Amino acid sequence: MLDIKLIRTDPEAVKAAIARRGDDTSSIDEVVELDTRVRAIGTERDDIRAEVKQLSKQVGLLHKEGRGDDAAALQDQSRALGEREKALSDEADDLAATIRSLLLNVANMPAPEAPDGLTEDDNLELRVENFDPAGYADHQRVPHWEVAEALGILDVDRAVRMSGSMFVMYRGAGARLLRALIAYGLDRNRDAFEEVRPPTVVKTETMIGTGHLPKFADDAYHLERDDLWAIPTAEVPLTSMVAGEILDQAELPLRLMAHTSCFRREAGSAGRDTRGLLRVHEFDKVELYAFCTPDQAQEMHMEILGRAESAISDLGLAHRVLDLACGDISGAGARTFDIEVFAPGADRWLEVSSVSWCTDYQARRANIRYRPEGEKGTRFVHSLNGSGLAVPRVWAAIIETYRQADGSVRMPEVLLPYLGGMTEIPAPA
RNA sequence: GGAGACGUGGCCGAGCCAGGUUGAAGGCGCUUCCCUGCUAAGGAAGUAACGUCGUAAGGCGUUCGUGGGUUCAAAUCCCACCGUCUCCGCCA
Repeated sequence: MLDIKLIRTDPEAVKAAIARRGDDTSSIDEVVELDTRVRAIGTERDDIRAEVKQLSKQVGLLHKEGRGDDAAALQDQSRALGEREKALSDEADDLAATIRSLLLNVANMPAPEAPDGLTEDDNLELRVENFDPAGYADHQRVPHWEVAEALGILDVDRAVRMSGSMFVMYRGAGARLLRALIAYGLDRNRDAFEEVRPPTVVKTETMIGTGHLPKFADDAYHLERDDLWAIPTAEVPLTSMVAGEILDQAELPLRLMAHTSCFRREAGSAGRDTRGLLRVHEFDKVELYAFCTPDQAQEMHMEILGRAESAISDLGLAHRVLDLACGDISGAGARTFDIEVFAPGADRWLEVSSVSWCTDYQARRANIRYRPEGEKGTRFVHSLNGSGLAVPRVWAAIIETYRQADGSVRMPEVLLPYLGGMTEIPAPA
C-alpha cells in the first residue's frame, strides 16, 4: 500500500512512478479527491464527538447534584448530536473503505533505478554465468521428464491419479535429491538467517495481510470447512510473523528463512508449461526474507540476490540474472532481480528466484514498524524476499545438466554431504 | 469435541459484578536531572500508538483482544468472533 501522505502532497510524482509500470493512474486522482472529503468529514465528526463528551460529563455531574430535569435537557441535546455524529461517522467509514480498496489495488512505485519497459522483453540481462549453448552434449539435451521417468525418480502418472494434473511425486533417489536440495538451501544461509518452519495453511486475514487476497483468490487453494488457505509462498507466514508489531532498531535487519511447501492453482496458466516440473501445483521452496531499515535495504537486496545466485552457481548450473523492467515487477516490489537457470534438456531458461525489494509497501499493509534510535515515534520497515532455492526447477536443471553419456546422472559436488554416499543416480538397467 | 476461567499501556497488575473529570491506580522497566570519589542506594520529573488541525506550543479525536449493539455517556452492560489457561475426551 502506498503512503497516503505522499499521494496527498505529491500526486504527480506518484502517478509518474505508477505510469512506468504501464498501470492506470486515474485511481490516484480519485484517492486525492476522496481523501480531501474524508478529512473534512472526519474533522466535523470529531468536533461533534468532543461536544457529546463534554455534555455527557455535565449530565453526570447534574445527576450527582440531583438536578435531573437539567440533565434531561442536555441528554436530548446530546442525543440529537449523536444522530449527526453517527451519520457523519458512517459516511467517513465508507469513504475510508473506498480509499483503502483503491489503494490496495495500486502497485508499489518502481525504484528510480528499475529499468524502463512494460514487458519481460524489456528486462535487462545483467550477467550470464557458466553458459555455453554449444557446450552441451547430446545426452544433456534430453528433457528431465523423459530422463526422470526412465530413472524411476519422478512418478507423474501416479501423482496425477491421486491428485490430478500438475502434481508430481518424487521417488527413490529423486526424493532424496529433493531433500538434499532443501537442506543445502537452508544450511548455506544458516550463518545469518533464522530458520523458521511456519504453518502451511493460514487464516483468511493472514492472506489479506500480505495482499494475496482478495486479488489472487483464484490462485490459492482454500479449505472451505475451516476457512483456511494453503500458502502460495513462505512469504505469507513470514510477513505475518511480525504483523502489527513495533520492532527495535537493534533487531534489524531481521533475517528469516523457511522451507515450506507452496501451493498454487495456476488458474491463469492452465495448459501452459505442463511437462514435468516446469509448473506444478505443489512445490518445495526455501525462502529468504528480511525486514530492515530504509538505509539497510539496498545492501540487503544485494545480499539476498548474492546468496540466491551463489546457491545456483555452486551447483554448477548455467544461469543468468535479470533486472526486471518496471512493467514486469510484481505488485509489492519496487525493484526485482530474477535468477533464471538454464535447463539444456528442456532447452529453456527457468525462473528459479525472484528477489524483490518491497520498500515499505508490505510493511504499511501489515503494519510492521520500528523505532528509529534517537528519534521519537515509529517508521515502517522495509521488507525484502527472494527464493533461496526453488526446488523443482533446480532439480530438473540438475538432472538434465548432469546427465552422463551412459544415461546415469552424476550428483553435484556441493550436495554430496547431503546425499549419504550417493554420488550418482545409476543408468536404467 | 465437552466444562470452566480469562484477555487492560514495554512488562506486572488494579478498575468491570453498583456505566459518569479513568488514557486508565500502584509497581517494575526505561529516559533526563539532583545527590555521590566510582558503583549501589536515595530524591525529582518524564515515559503509548495512530489520525487530524496548527509554523510551533498545543487542541481535538480514536484505541483497555477484534467486530457489532445498548446508552446522553462503555475498559465497565449485551451479542458474535479470535486467542490464552485449567480439567475431561481424543491423538502423531
